[in-house]
Amino acid sequence: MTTKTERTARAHSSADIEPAARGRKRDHSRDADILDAALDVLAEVGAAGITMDLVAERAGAGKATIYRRWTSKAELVIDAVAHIERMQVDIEHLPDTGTLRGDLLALFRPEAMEASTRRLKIMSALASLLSADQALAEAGSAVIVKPWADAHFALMQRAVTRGEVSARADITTLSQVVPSMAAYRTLVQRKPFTLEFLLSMIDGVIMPALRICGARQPKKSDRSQT
Amino acid sequence: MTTKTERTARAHSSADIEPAARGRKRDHSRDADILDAALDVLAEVGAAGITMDLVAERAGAGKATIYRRWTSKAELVIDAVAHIERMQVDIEHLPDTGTLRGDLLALFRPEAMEASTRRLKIMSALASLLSADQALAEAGSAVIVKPWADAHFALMQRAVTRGEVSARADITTLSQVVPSMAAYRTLVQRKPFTLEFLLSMIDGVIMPALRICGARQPKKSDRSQT
Amino acid sequence: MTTKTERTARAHSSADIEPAARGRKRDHSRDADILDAALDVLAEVGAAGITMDLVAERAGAGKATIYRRWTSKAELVIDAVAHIERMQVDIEHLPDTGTLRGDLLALFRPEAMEASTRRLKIMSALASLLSADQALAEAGSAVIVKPWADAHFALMQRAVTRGEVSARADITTLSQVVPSMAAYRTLVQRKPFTLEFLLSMIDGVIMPALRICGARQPKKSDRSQT
Amino acid sequence: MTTKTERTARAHSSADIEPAARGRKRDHSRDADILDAALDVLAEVGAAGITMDLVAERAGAGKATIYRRWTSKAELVIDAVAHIERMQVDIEHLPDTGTLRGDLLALFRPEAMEASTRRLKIMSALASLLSADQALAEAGSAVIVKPWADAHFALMQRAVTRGEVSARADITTLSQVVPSMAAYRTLVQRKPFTLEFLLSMIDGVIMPALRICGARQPKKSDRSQT
DNA sequence: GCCTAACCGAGACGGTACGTCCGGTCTTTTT
DNA sequence: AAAAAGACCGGACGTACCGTCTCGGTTAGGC
Repeated sequence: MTTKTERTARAHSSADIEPAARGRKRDHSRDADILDAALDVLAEVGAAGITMDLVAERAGAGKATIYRRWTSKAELVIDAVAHIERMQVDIEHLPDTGTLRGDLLALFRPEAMEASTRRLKIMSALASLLSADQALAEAGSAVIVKPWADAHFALMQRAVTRGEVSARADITTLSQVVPSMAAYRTLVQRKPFTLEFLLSMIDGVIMPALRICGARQPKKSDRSQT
Repeated sequence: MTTKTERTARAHSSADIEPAARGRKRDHSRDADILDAALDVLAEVGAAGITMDLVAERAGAGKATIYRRWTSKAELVIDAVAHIERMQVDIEHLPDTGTLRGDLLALFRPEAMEASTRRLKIMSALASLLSADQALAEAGSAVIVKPWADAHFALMQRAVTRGEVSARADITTLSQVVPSMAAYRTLVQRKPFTLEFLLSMIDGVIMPALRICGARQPKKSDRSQT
Repeated sequence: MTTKTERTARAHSSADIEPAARGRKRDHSRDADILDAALDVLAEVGAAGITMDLVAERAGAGKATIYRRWTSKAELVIDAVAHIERMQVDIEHLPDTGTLRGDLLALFRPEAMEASTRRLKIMSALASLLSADQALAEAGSAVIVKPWADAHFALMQRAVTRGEVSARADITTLSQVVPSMAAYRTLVQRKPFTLEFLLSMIDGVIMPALRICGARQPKKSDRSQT
Repeated sequence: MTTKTERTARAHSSADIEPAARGRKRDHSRDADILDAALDVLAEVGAAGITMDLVAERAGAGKATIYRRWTSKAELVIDAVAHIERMQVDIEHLPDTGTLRGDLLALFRPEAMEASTRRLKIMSALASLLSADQALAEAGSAVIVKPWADAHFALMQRAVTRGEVSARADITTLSQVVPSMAAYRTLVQRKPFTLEFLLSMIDGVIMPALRICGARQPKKSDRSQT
């Protein structure tokens, strides 16, 4: 997800020469201000209550300035969520605990993932806006799920390389299971994403499917939440 | 999800006696007309475009008539979607092909599930409304996912009973994987739910996790039934 | 100036039969509330400051309700002004002092005409809105000038009848002089309409033009204001 | 009405010395371009539609350049109208036909006054802007009415001098009648200022009020000069 | 068979957010 | 330093839609 002008620029062939760009430059430092304001508002009034006027007021911006950069409220909110999502999975510095199970659990950072009201409210706002059109839906869910699925894939790939997992395992599909289920739980069901849920997914689905026998057997306590 | 009066009635203690219901009786044959109209409108204008006025006009009903039966647009849409969902999984007559894999595939009915624009539009409308409040989110996703997850659980239970699957498998968790992933794919990502997707889930995730070695890679013959 | 539906109704031939008017009836008692609110707002914030939101809030009405009755802010304001103008000249009960000069002066009611801030603000608002389109301009100025010019014409006609004024006088033109000049002074120049101004018009223009020799000669004091 | 700097300069005491004006000199040839552009736009989109952006674009100027010369849209429009009005009455070269009636008619130049759409649109724009504040209203109507009233006064004075008109006539008031009525007709009523209107004013009001018995009823020959 | 309460379709109502437009200011690059 | 271009803030515009209420009319019971 990107701003309007970035997308326009990309539509030009690389040989295009920008026509000297007269007039006052768009102040791209306002982008971050506006996105931050959007997240603040989202966290305060929730998905249903967010308003362009509120965002504009909070950002100290005019509505026209916002609409110059994003074509609709939906685009703005998706970009805003992408803005915080970016910080969550760092594909460059994946954990390395020696076992896949340890790696997958290490990816889970309770301080970021656990149900803070702010986070839940922000995420659930997405679902209500993604249905606006097909393109938004794809952009939005890519932003949410893709980086995490990539991380899972990388960890599984490494496990295959070191022989922990059979090369015949369908890690392409398996790497999407936890991120998708987590997104569904958070966006649609609006339940918190907890360690218990993660453990039941890893030990009940992922590890068995990869035929890694080190997986603990699920205990009652792990399943106490439906 | 039920109509307003049913829910209201249930809230009363069982000793409550309805006060003899004077006046004209509510015509419950209009319920179905209104739900059908809602689905039509959803399919035509999409989730973002649906309007109570449009539904009322399409149903040839007044808005008051609709609000007498459902308290909000969200409730109406959830009920409308439940209205078609109900036809999809028949918990009373589950397939019995002899193998779990066969059973799970038999549950998939291409004519109902495969990507029709109408179906996609209808489903994606849900996501946009569920975020309105917590109660709706639970009600809505229960309607979508629960019956299907129950069916999966029943089939897996049977496979355990007949010894096809280890009793140690976490079928509670596993029975939710396909329904949830399918819902996420349809509601949020707005991609069609296809046989390919189902096969990659069953053969890449479910069957391996259940340690059933009979899982095959998808072949042409699997798709001949489409 | 009339409401939207009245005008529409009038466009029908008299043989038209209204199609039974289904649905809730428009509550025409709200018309007066809204017009009063408009006048209040006009008097408080002035012509430049009037806002549909302010009027709606003051009237306790929704904006849609206002726009259902008047197509634009201009129409509303003109109607509002007409609403008070109507009270100013009562064509049925014209004064009868015995002389035309006395009658013309008697038409002037200081308590209504003299420059109250409220009145000036309200009147000057008209000018700023009349330029919106030709039809409004005619409607607006008709509302302001017509009733007054009609009264002048009737008084002059009576003076002709009783022989006070020559039948050859162009009373059609003369009857428009004072109302038009007064409107110009009030609307465009935004000066108060005073007794001094009226006297200089009657004694410097109207009475001489009618060749009535009873007119006082203008004195310096009458002309002290330019 | 004058430009900002002229007005500013005049506010200084006459001993003020301009501070040597460093840098590029303001190009005053742009003034006329901008005023012409304003008139063009007025004529094309009407009073309600005029926009500073439109004027700037039409003039090939930046908005800042305009605001450097006029403090507001109202001032610009008034100046623009004055720009054409200036050409209409030349107080230095008043007509001299030998009779007051002839002089007054000679002041009327059909090619400038008669109803062109352009002229009407331009004039009516004034009314919408004059109500902005008291100072503008005076400035605006002075520009429109003053020069014309002065010319009438001069012609009437001459008629008094040559004995055509009684010295007792209130020529101060009478000299304002036609200009004011014409302005009202053009600005507020938006009707064309025609020869017929002028003749009815002169022969129905002015000449009778001046007790000049030579006033004729309009004949064909009066219009042959059109 | 008549009364009356609750239903029905239609649509006006109060309120709120939308996305657009414009006035007047400020910034960037060019002349 | 002034010019053209155009982004910026603030705020009003007129539209659309939600959920409620009112209208005239219809459809059941209960009398």
